[in-house]
Amino acid sequence: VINNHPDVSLKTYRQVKEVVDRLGFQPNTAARSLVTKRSYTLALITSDIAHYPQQILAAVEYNARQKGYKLFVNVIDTSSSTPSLQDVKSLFDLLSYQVDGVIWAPEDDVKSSGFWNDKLRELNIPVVCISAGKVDYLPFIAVDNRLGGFIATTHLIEQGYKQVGIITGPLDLVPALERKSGWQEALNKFGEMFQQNLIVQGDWMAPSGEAAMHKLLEDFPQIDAVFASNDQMALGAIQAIFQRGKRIPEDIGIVGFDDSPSSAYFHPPLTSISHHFNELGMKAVQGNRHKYG
Amino acid sequence: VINNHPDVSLKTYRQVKEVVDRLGFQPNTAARSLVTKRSYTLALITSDIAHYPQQILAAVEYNARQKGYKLFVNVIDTSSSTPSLQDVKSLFDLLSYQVDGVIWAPEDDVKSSGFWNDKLRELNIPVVCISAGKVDYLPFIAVDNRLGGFIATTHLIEQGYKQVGIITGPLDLVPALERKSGWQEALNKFGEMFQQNLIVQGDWMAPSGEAAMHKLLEDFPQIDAVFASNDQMALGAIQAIFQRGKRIPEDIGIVGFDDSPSSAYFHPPLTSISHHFNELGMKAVQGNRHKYG
DNA sequence: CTGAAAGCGCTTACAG
DNA sequence: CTGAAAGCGCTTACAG
Repeated sequence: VINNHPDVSLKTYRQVKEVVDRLGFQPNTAARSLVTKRSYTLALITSDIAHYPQQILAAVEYNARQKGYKLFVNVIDTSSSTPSLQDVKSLFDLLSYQVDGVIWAPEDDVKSSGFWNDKLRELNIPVVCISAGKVDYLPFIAVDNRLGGFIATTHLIEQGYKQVGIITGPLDLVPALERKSGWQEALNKFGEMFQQNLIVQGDWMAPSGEAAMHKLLEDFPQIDAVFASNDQMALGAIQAIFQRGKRIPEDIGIVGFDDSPSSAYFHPPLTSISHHFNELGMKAVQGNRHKYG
Repeated sequence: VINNHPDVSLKTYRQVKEVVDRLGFQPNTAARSLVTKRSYTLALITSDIAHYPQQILAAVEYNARQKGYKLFVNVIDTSSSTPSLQDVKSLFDLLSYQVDGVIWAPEDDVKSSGFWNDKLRELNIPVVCISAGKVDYLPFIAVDNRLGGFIATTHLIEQGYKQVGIITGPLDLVPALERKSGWQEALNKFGEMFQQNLIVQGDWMAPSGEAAMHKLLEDFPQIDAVFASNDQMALGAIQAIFQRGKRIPEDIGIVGFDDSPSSAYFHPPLTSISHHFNELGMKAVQGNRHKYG
């Protein structure tokens, strides 16, 4: 075979060829894992891949790969309170692959989380849960929403803003509450003069962010900054600010929160607090018991 | 064991328990696939999970699961023209799991695509490529960007807009070109009176969409609608439209294109053309030879 | 129709 | 240190 890829350096090509040749006798992992009792695979189980933060997925995949693990990705529906038979089958089916560990990454609105937590706990393989808060009886890695809210708010305060409001998520959800706590904590820490009542609740969606911002500006004309608890609501808030003829960041400062990598493309570019996803993925793969339930 | 999950119906609980019990003797897929020569796994290989359209990932996972396959997800770096040894190893390592099929989903800006296409072609397992256009010597499923552009533009024309411009992506990329072709096709089909030169190029990012929209509005004051070739640029364009005191959709109509599920949350809600992701995922899993290279 | 045996491709403990 | 043998947990073809 000749190197017919001019874009590939000869050195790399030779190395690659050597690997391929060496693996020409195609090892069979099934046979290997049959005797070693290890599969060198990890399973990422999540509840909705289309909405689950991509960065977490990417970080888990990256770290698994770095450690030499292959990654299964499997979705199970947790939105209904009754787990489906199909999902249970799907899970056990996956486990029959002798996966070496499970990374359990449910969304927050999980109704049947108790069921799945228990099921996963009964397995005799390592399980790590990536969550927004404390998880009972299961090792978990918590995305630190409180710290995020604290950092976001601190960022605004340090830029000199004096009246920092918040647009929260639905306050029956842990991440929304935690982000709000972080906001409050920052206000307390940096000055007692900050008003603590500049709060409007949203529902994570952009339109609610817009409505919330309008309300904040009406109820508290003195407001000069806002921490939007996620980027979508920040987007809506930006619209509201524009609609009222105010400028960013001269008149109103705004900080968003995580989730989408696209936030960097917002205009005006949105300062957004991001989680330490890579660290999170690394811990999940290592199965480190970061915090206990 | 008692059903201590009040949220789970007794019937479901019993069914689940039966499955668990039946699987109590824990089948071992490694042993099975050793003799059957099948692993009942599929591998999704992509170039950057954090930027790769989530819906495609979700659709592939969903359809794989429906067909009883487990899904490996593996990222390889294709952005550099020289494939890394690590990536080649990673790929062959994965194949040693005897995967039953590979779904090869590179991003458009792949520099070493030729290398990887060839490598994958040499394998004696089914490979399907999900791509933006034609792929040589490999079965592929093409996202129909041209049709998308056609539909988007038609949508605007049918709403009565008379001067439909376009903000394109980088025109050296196939998807950008195809979307533009679709736009042109629609203009031709629906009326010769449409101006064909209302074109400004962007770079997929929001700021370029904003700049492009400003330029369109300056160069062609008669413009009353625009097809933004992706949602990020549409976002930027919306900003520009607002900044000039124009209203959407009264003064200017706008349609975006695909990619993010978040586009529905834009404000004003962005009409956005989406791909038929589920169909795409299904075809990829079926290994259907939708089109040939 | 039932059940014991052979064998998939590896790893590992053990004999030489 | 080297090499043949045993065995991982299944499926399948074959003997009874």
